[in-house]
Amino acid sequence: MKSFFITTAIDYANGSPHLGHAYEKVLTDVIARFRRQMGDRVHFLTGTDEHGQKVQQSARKQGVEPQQFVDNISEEFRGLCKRLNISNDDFIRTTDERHKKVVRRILQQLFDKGEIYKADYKGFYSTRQEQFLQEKDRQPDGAWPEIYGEVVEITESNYFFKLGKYQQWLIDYLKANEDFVFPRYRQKQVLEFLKDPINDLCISRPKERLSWGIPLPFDENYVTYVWFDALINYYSAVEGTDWWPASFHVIGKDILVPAHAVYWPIMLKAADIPLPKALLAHGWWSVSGSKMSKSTGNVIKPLDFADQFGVDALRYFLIREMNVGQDSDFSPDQFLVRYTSELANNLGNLVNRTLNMTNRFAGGLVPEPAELDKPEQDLRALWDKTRDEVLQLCEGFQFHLGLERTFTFITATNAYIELRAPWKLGKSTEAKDQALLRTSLATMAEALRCAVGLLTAVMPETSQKIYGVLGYQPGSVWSDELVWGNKLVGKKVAETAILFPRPEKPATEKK
RNA sequence: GCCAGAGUAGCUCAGUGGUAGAGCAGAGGACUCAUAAGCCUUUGGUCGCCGGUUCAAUCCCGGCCUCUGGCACCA
Repeated sequence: MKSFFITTAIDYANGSPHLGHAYEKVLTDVIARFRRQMGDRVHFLTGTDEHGQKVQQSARKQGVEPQQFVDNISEEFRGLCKRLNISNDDFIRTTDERHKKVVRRILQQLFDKGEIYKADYKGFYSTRQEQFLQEKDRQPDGAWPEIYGEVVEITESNYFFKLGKYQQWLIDYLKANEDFVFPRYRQKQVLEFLKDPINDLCISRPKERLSWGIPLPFDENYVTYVWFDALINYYSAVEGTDWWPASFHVIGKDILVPAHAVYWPIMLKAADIPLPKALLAHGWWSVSGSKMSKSTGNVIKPLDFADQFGVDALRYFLIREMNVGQDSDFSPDQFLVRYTSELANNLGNLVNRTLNMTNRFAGGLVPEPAELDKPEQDLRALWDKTRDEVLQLCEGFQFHLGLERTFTFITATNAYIELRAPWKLGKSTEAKDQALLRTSLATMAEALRCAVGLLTAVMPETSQKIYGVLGYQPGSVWSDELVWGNKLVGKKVAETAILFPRPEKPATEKK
């Protein structure tokens, strides 16, 4: 059995979850569910990144201890996962003892090997913002912006990790492993970045400046800063198991270069730990055409949509709309279009009319089909083709196309029903028509049951509901569910089911 | 500036060296099992601009314009 270990980036515990967080979780979840369905042994990790200056500052602002502060935020992110039906097997927090232990051990190991050294860093420091400033932070006239307050040039000793030493090795590695980063053009960007010499990485902060972090094992006057803390979560969570190396780190495109594609491989290489097999960098969501940002206030709260339309409608939209790797736009109007025309009208209505006809013309029991005629054979052939294509597309993370094909099949099922018009057959007493009626009812139910199998990873709750109203309990082997058969014959279906109710008012009018 | 991607129907996008396609929206129709849903038909495009190669280019080449993204830390 193939092992598949997949991770999301861990979220920084300094603010509430927004659409981007939700997307990354859902995308990774769909991949994880798909792999499980394909028979892989899957481990799915997510979590929160809880140290650092911003957390320390936010906690102080609220007048609480950092630990209490991150406890709250971390809880919020775990709530998001639960609400979105994320099937993660583990949730790591960088404040977990299991994590801190591994971070300190790796740091010590690299220090002993001479991969970490101490040096002076000289730069302009803002006491108000408690950070070093870059030349790019200056205004055109050379002055420092107001927000930084007093800026002084200071010298500070810190520890550095020898990144530069491994630059050529990484370039060679990426050239030899063209599929390290998905999509491919992103890997080119990494190589592009590596054309210029890279500096060694400052990995510490003096404790008096930043206390909320993991102390360096070889110098307790410092804590480790950002990357050695955050990135190692992927490894620390599974150390001692057989899950490492990870199959995929799913991340946002913003943290690909340099963090995940440069720092992380080099850190692992230096520590003699195998590299993850691949990185998957996804795009960003804009909102109604403009960049989502806290300052403009157009942050989408994903759970509002989940609350109003159901979790699966949100999951469906995120996966249907985004071509993995590229950017997409989220607008309430577009959401409503997909919700109404695809989920409610196309799928939801198919479910409901199938139940209604089965009740009206067959006493609520799915009948046995007679011999399959051309329309039935055509639909079944389309099913085989659809299934094969969709599986292929999902293997390549083309979930949006997979859903499109699946819905093409659903539309074809609706068209099949029109062709047979069971409501007309139901009025006839001739044996031939009655046989055709039974066949058409059985066919539409079976088509629906098959289609649901391809929707499960994206809409787990809806899939369960549809199976439920068909009186059906799927078996444990997913691929069997994708085979056209007579699995529903004799099943007692529900009276009615409104899976995706039409919204009363447009979402845009909702306050 | 450099690198990458993109400019095709009102909108979102697919596409091939040989008279342009889908979904949604719009229009018309037949039907009635159904969430005023579904089905059928249909309006609609100088395929960014200018040259070139070719019997023939939206698709190949050159140039230009525009947009988006990346270029050291917001998923």
